[in-house]
Amino acid sequence: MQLEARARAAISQALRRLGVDCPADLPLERPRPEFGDLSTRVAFPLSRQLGRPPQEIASELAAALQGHLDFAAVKAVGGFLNLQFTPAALHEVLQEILRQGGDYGRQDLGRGRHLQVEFVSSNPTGPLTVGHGRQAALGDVIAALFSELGWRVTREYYLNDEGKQIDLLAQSLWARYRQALGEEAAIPEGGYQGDYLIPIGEELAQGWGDRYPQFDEAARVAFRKAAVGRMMRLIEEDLEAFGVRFDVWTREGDLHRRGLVRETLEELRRRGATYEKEGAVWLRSTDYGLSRDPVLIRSDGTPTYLMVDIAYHVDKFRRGFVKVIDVQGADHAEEQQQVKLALRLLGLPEGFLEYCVHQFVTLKGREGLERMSTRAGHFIRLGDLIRELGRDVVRYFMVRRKPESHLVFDYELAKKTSMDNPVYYVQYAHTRIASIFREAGKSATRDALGVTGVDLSLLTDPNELALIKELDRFPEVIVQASRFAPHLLCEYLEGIAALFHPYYARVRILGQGEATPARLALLLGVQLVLKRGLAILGVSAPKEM
RNA sequence: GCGCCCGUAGCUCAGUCAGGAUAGAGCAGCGGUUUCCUAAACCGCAGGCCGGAGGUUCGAGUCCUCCCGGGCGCACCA
Repeated sequence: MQLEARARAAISQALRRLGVDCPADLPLERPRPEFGDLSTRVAFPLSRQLGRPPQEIASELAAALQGHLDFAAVKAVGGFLNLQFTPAALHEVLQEILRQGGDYGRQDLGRGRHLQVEFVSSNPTGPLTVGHGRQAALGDVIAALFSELGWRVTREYYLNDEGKQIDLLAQSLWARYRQALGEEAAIPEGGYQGDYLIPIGEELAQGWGDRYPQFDEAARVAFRKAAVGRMMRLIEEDLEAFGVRFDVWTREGDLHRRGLVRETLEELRRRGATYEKEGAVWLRSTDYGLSRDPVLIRSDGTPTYLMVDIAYHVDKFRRGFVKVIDVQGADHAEEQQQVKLALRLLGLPEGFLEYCVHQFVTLKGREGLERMSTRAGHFIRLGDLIRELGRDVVRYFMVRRKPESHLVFDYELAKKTSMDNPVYYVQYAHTRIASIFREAGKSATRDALGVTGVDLSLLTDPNELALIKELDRFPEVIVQASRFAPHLLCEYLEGIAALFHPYYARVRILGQGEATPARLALLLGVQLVLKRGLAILGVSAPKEM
């Protein structure tokens, strides 16, 4: 980022000499190393504007930049302008990174505005599965990225504790309870078959005895309450193990009690967005290009999930969030269209709600590969996976692919503790640096002393300079990753580690006289970025392993 | 049938939003080196009609159209 700023300043000055204003979006990219550190193709658009060939313009720019203190080489090749920075410029960049220390990477794009990330929001009908794990990791990391960018972030879980699915769950649990009492009770059709209800049924049988011989109204109420309570405890345990914390839990029941659903429906009606047919209330979605009109209010007068969801988002807006991000699975695509449309018709600002949609997870190399279904009881619990592989590995693997791609979770690779495993590859880099600093501290001398006032000009190794250039990208990577692309942060950290490990193997740090403090300063910068990056991912940065 | 997403090296994937210079990485494969401040290495080689066909452009993995293949959805479930 510092490098881009320097290049932009220099190029803009050179452009002025040619009598051209610097475009606001001056194209700058990091080309293949043999072309230099930064490259601009600004001569191509200018060629049209000035009616001259790109190469001619690029050459003139290069001439204007000759002798600039920041650049060791300025070349015009085929219309591209390639810049190579001097080591001195890079040393200044490192100096500034070290000055910023723990704040490096933090930016104020959010300006303290309120943002909400809603994720997981799994119905309390069973434990979290591997699929929820992807969502939990994604939501948590996106939240962390946005707080890094200066937003005030609320992590929220929407708890759907009403409705037919909960009734089915209650009845399924009741069946397990009767079974525990020695009866032949069947799980209801479409009910929850999973083993996880068995121990709970047994426990209830012990506590309640024969109090609920029939699944009547009293039983329904009691078993709903028991089931939701127990399921939430399971979910909370797994979230805790995964290191995910929510600031706010919103229950569907609360929205009803506050009259929000009625109110939102009225507003939609008033704006002519609804109509009645067959005793139900429908949203006029097809008028706006969607493929079907969904029901908002059933003919029995109860609101559908969609209706409640719309009301919920209106509530989010009233609560003062400037932006709301919902992390959801690809199976909710249609619902998302409908909610967005409804919010538009209600006059909420465009772009208030954004969905981070992710595809599903398949687990490769472990028992239980088949398609997961909570209802059928075929699934792998997130908690089990965390216990087997550790929180760090599971979190990292879950965000390592872009959300819209199907994720194949490679269990064999995840199990490895060698550096083949990308998580360890990154963590070991941090650990190795920590160990060097430990050693430096032991050997007394001035090696371990502070890095301010260190002569960085002794950093001349290509690997050292490459590391600095890479460290410079960190703030920009955070911005890119925040656009629902946390995998870019993983890729970046792996890149840093891939520069560091060979360097470490080849170049000795301690006991190298004047070079030692300079190298320690560089390692401090590398460690800083690794630590901050891992922290955003919610992955530990161990000092020893 | 309609809608959304995906199709890049043997495998898992970056790169597609903002079109640019010989398409990148990891794993697996092959060949070397090393055990040092260190947690379990380092270096190199090989591997690709970027699903297919058209089009736009000086230039397409990237944009447009069509087709093929895979996933998901198309409920008065959530």
